[in-house]
Formats: sequence, C-alpha cells, structure tokens
Amino acid sequence: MDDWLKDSDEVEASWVTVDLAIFTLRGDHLMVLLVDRGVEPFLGRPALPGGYVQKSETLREGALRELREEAGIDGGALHLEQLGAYGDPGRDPRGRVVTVAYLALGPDLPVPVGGTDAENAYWATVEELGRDGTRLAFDHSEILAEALEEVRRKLEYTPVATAFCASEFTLSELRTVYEVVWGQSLDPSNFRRKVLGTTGFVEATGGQRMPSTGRPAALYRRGSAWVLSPPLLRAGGQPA
Amino acid sequence: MDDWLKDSDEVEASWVTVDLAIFTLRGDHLMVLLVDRGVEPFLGRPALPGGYVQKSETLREGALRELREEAGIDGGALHLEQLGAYGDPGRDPRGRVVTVAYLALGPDLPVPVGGTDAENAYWATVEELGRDGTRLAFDHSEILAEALEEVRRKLEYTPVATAFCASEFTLSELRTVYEVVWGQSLDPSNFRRKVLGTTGFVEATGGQRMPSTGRPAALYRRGSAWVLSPPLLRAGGQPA
DNA sequence: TCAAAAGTGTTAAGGCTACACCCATGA
DNA sequence: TCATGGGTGTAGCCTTAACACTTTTGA
Repeated sequence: MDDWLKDSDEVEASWVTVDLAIFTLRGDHLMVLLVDRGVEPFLGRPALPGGYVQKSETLREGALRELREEAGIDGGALHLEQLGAYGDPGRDPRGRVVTVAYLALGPDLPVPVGGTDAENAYWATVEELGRDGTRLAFDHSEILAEALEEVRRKLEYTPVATAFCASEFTLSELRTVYEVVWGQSLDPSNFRRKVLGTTGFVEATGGQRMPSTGRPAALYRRGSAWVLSPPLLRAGGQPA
Repeated sequence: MDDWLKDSDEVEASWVTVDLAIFTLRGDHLMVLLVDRGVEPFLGRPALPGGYVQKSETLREGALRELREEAGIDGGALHLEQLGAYGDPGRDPRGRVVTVAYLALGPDLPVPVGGTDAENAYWATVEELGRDGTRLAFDHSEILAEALEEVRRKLEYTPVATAFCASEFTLSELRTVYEVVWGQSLDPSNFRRKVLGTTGFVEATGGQRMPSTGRPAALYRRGSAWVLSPPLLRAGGQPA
C-alpha cells in the first residue's frame, strides 16, 4: 500500500476482522455460537467466531466466509446484518485490530461439525452466559450484549423473528420466538391478530401441520414487509 | 505490527478512517456538512468530512477529532453515534480503506470558519442534494442515505430530536424538528400531549420565551429517558 | 381589537388487553 | 370423552386524530 495515503505520522495501518454473533433457537432457549480460543491471546477463553477480512472480499462476504469456515453454516439462508465496528486501541493486545461485528440469525441451526475451524465451536445458552457472568475474549462480551439488545429491538419493528423459523412455520412457532427472545409470555389470540393484521408480515401457504396433540395449525411463510407498522411493542416498556 | 498476526496470505493491512454525517437544522431545512475534496481521488467532488484514525485513539475519539479539525465543531455537546463500517474493496481507488461512519446531530451549528481543513466545508440542504442527484465522493452518497434514514427512524423511538435544539427549547421548536426531518406537518396540540405524556422525554425548566408574535411559550430541557415508550410514530407507515 | 402562537377540551374512531368460548385432532 | 393446542368473539379500556376553543402576548 502506498505510503502517501496517510496524512500524518500518527496514522498506522490496522488489521480488520469480522466477528459473528450467531443466534438460534433450540427448544425454549436462545443460543449463541461460541468458539474456545486455541491460540493466544485469551487462550482457552470462549469467543465469538470470526477472523481476518481478506484482500478482495467485502466485509459482508468475509462474514459469510467465516460463517462457513468457523461455524460450518451456509449463510445464504440466514439473516445477516452488520452491527458496528469496534476498534479501541487496547481491545487486542497484539496491536490495532478493528473488528466489524455481524449479527446472524437462523432456525434451529445444527451443532457445528469438525471442519477446519468449526470443531471447537458450540452453542451456549444466552441466559446461562448472563447468569454465570462468563467473560468472553477481547471485547466480545460487549459485542454480544449489543447484539442481544439489537435482536430484541428488531423483533419489535421488523419481521426478523421469521429468521428464527423454518421457511414454513405456524403462528405458535413465531410466537415462541418472541416469547423466548423477550423472556415474556404473550397472549396467543392477540398475537395472532396482531401478526395477521400487519400487512406483509406473513402470508398463508395453505398447508397445515399437526402438532403433537391438538388441532392442526395453518402454515405461513414470511411476507414482503421490511418494517412492521405498527410495530409489535414489548409490554412494560422502559422505566424513565 | 507482527507478521504472525495474519493467518493467510490473502490477508492485508487496511487503512481505517472515520467519516461524519453531521446534520443540523437551519431555518426550515435539514442541512448536512460537506467538504469539497482538495486532492485526488474525487478531486473537487463534495464528500463527507472525515480522516484517518490515529494510533492511540478510539474510533469515537477519532470522530470527535475530525469534527473539530474538519468542521470546527466541539463535539462535546453533540449527539454522536456510530452508523456502521463500510469496507468494500473497490470503494477507494488507492487501496483497502475501511471507513467507520458516524452520525452527529447539533443545534443550528455555525458556518465552519477557515481553520486547518474546515475552510472549504459548507452546509448543504439535504432536500436539494436529493433533488439534483449530486453524487458524493467514494460511497458517501450511500452513507448519507443511511444516515438520513437512521435519523428519521431514531426520532420515532428515542429523544434524539432534542439534539437539534438548544439546551432549552419550546415545544414548537421541538415539533419543528420533527416536521423538517420527517417532511410532514404535525398537529401542535396532539404533539404536545404526546411529548408531555411520554415520561422522561422533556422536563419543564420553569422559564418562558417570547415568540416574535403570540403568547409566550414554556421552556423545556431534555429529560432522562433513552428510549420513548410508546414511540412517536410517523403517520402513514410503510406500504407492504 | 386584531393577528399569531401557546395551550386546553372534546369527541368519535380505532386499537389493545383480557378472557370466554368454540374447533379439530389423537389418544 | 378428554386433553391439548388452534382459532374466533367480545366488552371495556385506552390512545389517537381532528378540530373547536380559550389564553396571552405585541402591534
């Protein structure tokens, strides 16, 4: 890279990485994919999967590649969005490393199998991580916290909740997504009305699915809306 | 920087910059600060102010420094938030440059005076930029578009609108912020009720201000809330 | 006393919550 | 026929939009 690029001796080159906060729903738990670090720094500590951005790829392509390499997941079907950049000088003891954090959501993703890097990846329940206060490597605990809050907020005013469901899903499944992510139970009948009353949120496929017991449920797929208006608001709101 | 940092020959070091989308309100217009580029690439083209992140500063500190150097603005009082990272390989013809975009909002900011870099900075009305289809340097048009949408959305569910007002303001002034940024007029009496009914949005100072004509208006300052619940929703919403 | 802006009141329409109730299925 | 989850109906409450109306000032 040419030296005339920089405009001051105070400027230095940086390494740029992508880190992924990958969430899925397993049963009644929100899970995040972690990797136990095999090298220094933070050897042995859990971390978000990630790695260096390569020469000719966009940041998003880098995120998709890491998703494949570190998690064994094909990101094509997933919801993938950028969270933000983290670049405090001290965040990596090796030097200036700016990381771009991505948020990925998928439906009941498989346990990572031993590929190149994915062998020591595993799903951890978000709830438990919060309870036992596990500190992740680098500033990954903060990234995870912001990712979580982003997911919770986005459920309100976008249809991302469908990203946690398979391509066809019942309204109960969709409601479970909200209940697990928000940690509160919702009235099934009111939820149904809100969702069906929001144009573009979901559309009926015509199919049905048998539950283990009870009446068969209609199947839906994601609709065309990008934003929900009006939004589905969490009860309670926030205290002043 | 140590070479063992990278894990593949496909990895290269990058330059990291911060770019600023600085908005203010002047009269009935939303303005954004632009700089005409004095060097290649994109010589002469308007661009968002920005520059290289220095060795020992955080990304946010870099944004504050550029705010001072390129715009002559003390960022201490401003609302400053990160928008995201832009790092497509081709976005800068000189090589790999990842930029972290920041959004800054301030009340009726002064015209930049000739400091070091601020002399060719100027305020442009957002409306006009959109109308005449001006292309900014690099990918700054996209960054600006995303910044605008972020401002419009944030007005709904956070009290950021107060960032466009002085430390004390009338409800009419606050309403004007919404009207200009959203490009729609709002009913004064309903707006008043919504704002005063949202706990923590504003608090009365006890003072009053005389308008050019008419009854004096009570003064308010920003309250303690970070989020508005319920949000102030834009009319219309989005079509499916 | 008039214009202009601040601020209050009112009413009708629509949304939301809570809960009662009916439906379809497997066991 | 019972248990279970799917799905509909509804009464009361609350919010909202629209707009009429009062208040306070300077000219």
